[in-house]
Amino acid sequence: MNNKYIKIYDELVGLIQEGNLKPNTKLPSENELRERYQTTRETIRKALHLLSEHGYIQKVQGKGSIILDVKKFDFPISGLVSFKELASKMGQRAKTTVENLDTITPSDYLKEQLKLKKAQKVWEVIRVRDLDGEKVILDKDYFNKKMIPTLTKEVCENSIYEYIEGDMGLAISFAKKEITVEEPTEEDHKYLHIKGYSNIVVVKNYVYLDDASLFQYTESRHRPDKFRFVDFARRK
Amino acid sequence: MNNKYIKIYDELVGLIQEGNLKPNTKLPSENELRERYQTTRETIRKALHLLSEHGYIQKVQGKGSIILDVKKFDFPISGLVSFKELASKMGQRAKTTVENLDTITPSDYLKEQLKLKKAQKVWEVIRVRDLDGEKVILDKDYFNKKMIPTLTKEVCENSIYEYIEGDMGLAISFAKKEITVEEPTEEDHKYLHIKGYSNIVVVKNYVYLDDASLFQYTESRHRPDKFRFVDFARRK
DNA sequence: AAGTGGTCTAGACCACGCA
DNA sequence: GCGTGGTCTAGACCACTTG
Repeated sequence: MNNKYIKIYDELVGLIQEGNLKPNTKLPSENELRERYQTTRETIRKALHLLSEHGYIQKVQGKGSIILDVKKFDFPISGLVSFKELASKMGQRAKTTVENLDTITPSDYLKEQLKLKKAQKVWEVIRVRDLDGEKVILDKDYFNKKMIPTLTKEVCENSIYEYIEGDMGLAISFAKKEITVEEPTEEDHKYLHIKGYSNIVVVKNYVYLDDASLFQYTESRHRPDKFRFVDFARRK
Repeated sequence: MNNKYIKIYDELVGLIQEGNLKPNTKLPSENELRERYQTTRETIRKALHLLSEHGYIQKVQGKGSIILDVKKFDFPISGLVSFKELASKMGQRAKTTVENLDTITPSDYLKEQLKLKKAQKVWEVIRVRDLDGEKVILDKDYFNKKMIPTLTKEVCENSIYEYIEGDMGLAISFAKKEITVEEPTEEDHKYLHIKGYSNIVVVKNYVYLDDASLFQYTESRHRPDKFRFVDFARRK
């Protein structure tokens, strides 16, 4: 990025994460930062606004910007993170298997979820996530074939997001997420090590691109003992 | 509020919610809005930034700001919403019972959660949430007594947040939330209608004030069939 | 009174989408 | 080429905290 405020944000995040700026101390004042980065206060404030939104600092009028204690979460499904990004934080303990990759004629339910009009085909990707040798997450992804013409097993084993954002140049922008708890289906039993659990945590994700077009519906089904969701929220 | 950009934000939200601005159409351009509200573009942009953060619009460079389809969620535990605010959306179907209200000497676990140093007393509030006549949520709240000297049953039956923000003038600012699934404890069985369910959804909340001080730890225990979490997230 | 963050103005230039 | 949103500047005044 060439954006000054992004650079300043990145640099400050780095300083916080490496402990050069410590939690419960204060950031340099906006005027000091303005001086240091040779820019204007509004630009500094854009960077600080990002820090605040992401939970790194709390701004207090008249006092300054307090650095928060962000213990980096070990398993955040929060926000928009792909399993690949997650897995890299977990080292060699995570693995992905592609169980199915096909174009299908969508059911009525899927048509509604993906807001499809006509008889458009969709990609169905079924993947199982392996944690410490146990199959604990079942991911079912559906894409409009119009938007993603080709998809290979290799891409699905790696990261679909990487393919879409990197290779195809599309920009994933926001998502609506819903978490509920359901009873395991036959499919869950087929693909997962359910053990004795009588519930499955279902995370439904509606993913949108930059231009506000819906392009993916995902159902992520987690064995309850391996499910954890962490979130940071500001009061509106 | 006297802030121009908040007023503009509120007005635009109103227009969207009342359907005067329709989903999948575009907002007037920033220049048009600047003209209409007799202000500068940066101020308009602050208002639009808020709309974007809250999921009302999607900005697309070169095109405009697309209004998103915000079907108002029927049961959002998302963000920071108190049960009282929720209940008002659900009409007469929701009820709260205060099962216990006391000051206690915190356990080691609680001391760690609330980051207490010495032998400070804490409030313990245990409440049961009733939905359609079934006891489905168990809320356990803990406050530092230093920060909240007095607390009454009436306040707890109504809304603790309202009391704290309205009557005491403290400002709740942000929270860290964690969702996991556990086995029901004896306490869950005691207070809730668990039926045959063998899991409980546990939402742990760490709530902070304006000045970045932690002042509340809450454990909200939901019967799985009545649990639903909806979230809107932007990619970072 | 001095220093902090919060808001607002008036203007500039750039990047992108579209006809 | 025009209109859109994205970034940045230079400066002003206000609200709040602290000594």
